[in-house]
Amino acid sequence: MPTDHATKTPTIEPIRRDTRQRRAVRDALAHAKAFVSAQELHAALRETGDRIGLATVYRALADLAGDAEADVIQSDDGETRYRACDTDAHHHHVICRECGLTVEVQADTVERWLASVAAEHGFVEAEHTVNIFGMCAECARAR
Amino acid sequence: MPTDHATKTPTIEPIRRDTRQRRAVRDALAHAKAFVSAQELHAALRETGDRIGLATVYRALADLAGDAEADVIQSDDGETRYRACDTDAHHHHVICRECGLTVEVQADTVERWLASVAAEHGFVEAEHTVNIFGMCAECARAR
DNA sequence: TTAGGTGCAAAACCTTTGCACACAG
DNA sequence: CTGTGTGCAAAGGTTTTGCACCTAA
Repeated sequence: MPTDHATKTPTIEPIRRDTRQRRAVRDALAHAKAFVSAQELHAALRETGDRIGLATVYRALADLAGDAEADVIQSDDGETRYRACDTDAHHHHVICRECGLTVEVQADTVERWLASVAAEHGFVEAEHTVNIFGMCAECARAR
Repeated sequence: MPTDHATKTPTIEPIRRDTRQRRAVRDALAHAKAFVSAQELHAALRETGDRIGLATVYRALADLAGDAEADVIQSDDGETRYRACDTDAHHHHVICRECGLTVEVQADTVERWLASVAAEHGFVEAEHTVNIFGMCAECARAR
């Protein structure tokens, strides 16, 4: 039995309205193959002619993350970046430092190791973050 | 001069002066058992009567991190937190969500998995970050 | 002597919030 | 209708920077 993260859904799902802005953010995120920041997403939407406020983008992304519809990562330069989850299952990321290309990966072996390490040290309710950064094949070739 | 990242130690170690402030930051960090932010460290130093500027703390911590003398982590609330490395060897962390207690851990098995996953997807020059968050035995007991 | 370090305040950034108004349900 | 969502600008928080002065080497 793997560690339960949000095992029992609080049943009380927040009611979200289906607005044009919300759809735009969701779509833009779905089409991004890399982790993007709120500012970047906002700029991208504006370029396509979408009229949407920056605060709205922040709020929409925060909600998506809260609803587990998007993964979140803190970049080194202090930005919060989001990405639409490819899968609902627990997973990790391999991210290209150059272009941002991100691949989702999983491995029970590692999951078990992570859990056992936490237990060995007496830690309970353990969660974890695993991220692999490198240069993708294409960017490496372009060098 | 090859501009490679930090692959081969650049021999050209920056010359750092041994100042009172630098020592204070280094010491304070060494005595902290958890990851601390620049602001926290600054506040702590001031409380002990140390006269030191916030900007100086930021600069000192950035240098320590650059010299691989401190580990860095981005907290969820967007703060950059530092911790003196217990070991020079590559390692990961098990962090208590309550008190911040941090334990360094290593495991070749996982290292190999991380490397192979990156390779499988065609990524080169792969690095990674692994962090386990949980509640340490003591904090769990205190519940 | 002289280059790196320090302090302070200003500036730069990212993100959140208050509030009036718009609009989905 | 009602209450969530939106926009804008202001505010909040962290980190960086410009610049004159200090000081280790």
